[in-house]
Amino acid sequence: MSRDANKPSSRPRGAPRRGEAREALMQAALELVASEANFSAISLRRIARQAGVVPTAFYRHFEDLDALGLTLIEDTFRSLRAILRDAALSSMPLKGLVRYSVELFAHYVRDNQLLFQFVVKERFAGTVAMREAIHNEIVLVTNALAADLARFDEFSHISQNDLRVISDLVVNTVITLSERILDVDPDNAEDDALMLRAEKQLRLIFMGVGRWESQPD
Amino acid sequence: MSRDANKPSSRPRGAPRRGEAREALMQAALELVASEANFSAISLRRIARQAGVVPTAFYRHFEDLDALGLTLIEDTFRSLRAILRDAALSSMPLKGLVRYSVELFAHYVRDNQLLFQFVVKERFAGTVAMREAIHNEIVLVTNALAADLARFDEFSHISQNDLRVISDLVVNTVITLSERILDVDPDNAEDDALMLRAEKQLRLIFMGVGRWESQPD
DNA sequence: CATGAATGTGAACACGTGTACACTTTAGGT
DNA sequence: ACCTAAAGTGTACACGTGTTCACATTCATG
Repeated sequence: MSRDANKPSSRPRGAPRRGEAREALMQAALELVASEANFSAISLRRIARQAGVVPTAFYRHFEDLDALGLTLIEDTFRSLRAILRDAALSSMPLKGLVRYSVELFAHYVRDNQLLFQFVVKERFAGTVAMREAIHNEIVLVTNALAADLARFDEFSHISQNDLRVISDLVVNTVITLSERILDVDPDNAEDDALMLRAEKQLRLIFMGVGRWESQPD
Repeated sequence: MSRDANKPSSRPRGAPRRGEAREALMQAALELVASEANFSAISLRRIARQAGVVPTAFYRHFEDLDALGLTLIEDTFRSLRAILRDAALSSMPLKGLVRYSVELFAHYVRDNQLLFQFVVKERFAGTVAMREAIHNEIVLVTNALAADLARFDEFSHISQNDLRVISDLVVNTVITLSERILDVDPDNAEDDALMLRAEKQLRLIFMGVGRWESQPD
């Protein structure tokens, strides 16, 4: 949520509460995408209507629909990166890390349901620009994870390359978890089972790491 | 490809070459989805135009767009199940199985690029009906894999439940591989790297299995 | 051959769409 | 208090849309 101005100093000139309608448009897009198939299935006019704004007002805030979508994606990952940074996973023992991480992440996905639903849908079905944006962000997360893992003794025998391969597998597993959490009825207790499954899968992966032997690069 | 009549005996009455335009429509839809964002972004009229058919003719073959989509999904998985059945993975030693399976699958995805691209895009961005159809098919594949794995000695100490958890992880990894193969330039040699990565990830998982201890159910 | 169902066709409809344009209102910096 | 750029509004246009209907064609089967 907390939509602060991107760069408080860059406010061009007049710029009153440069937001208001902009926020409304973004929120409207999220709501519509959540209740329809995906972003390309909803029109500029419908978004404006849902936001309680006249269609032409849209152009005051976004170049076109694509720009809106890209903004939503940016927002999602900006906020996600903040969470992951603050979590400071690397200061924990590997032991409880898995359970903790899964719970943290699941919680976060739930709290930002609409944003994540949007990203999940557009990851493959979006415009080229949107797909690329999402892909790049995921790569960043994967790299960060690899760097974090490198700090653990349990990974000291793993090559740089293999660290990335492992991180990739972990990230994919977590992505799958969030896709599933979003598919489930929100007030359904069923996601405990989903979390347990993901937890098991991650533990399994880390068990494999113990026996893994990296070829020297 | 090989589109044989669903049930040769159920041909209603007259029914000349009941296909022709139907095939053209399906192919047209695949081509358009491959070159655009996704299925909901293309119109009935555009599909008809691409198929060289008048718009109204569409209704002679499909109730609506959703029906077309569901047919494409069915086709994809019917054909995929056939491949997996014929592969008879369970008659191989676990040793070379991973490399063989990955290569087989990658090949198959390449050969049916358009169909898989369609499924990947609609898995999360499609209609409820389409999403459910795809999900159910994936569950079937996962179950089949679990049953296959159960036959190996290496998995004799794994509980029924954990077998499904492991199969799920494997299937997700393979799905991710195919998503990536489709995103890559077709005549690019880069997918060798993708296959190698997936192979490593699968081997890692199987290493974990060796140390895994199932709780009794 | 004749029949009738499956298939193909073209005109027409009411409607939603993106966007351009000229205009009014708002509100912060001077 | 003024000025000015940002934000908001209503009208208008050309166009693509899904679907209907009545009619023409095809062709396996009786």
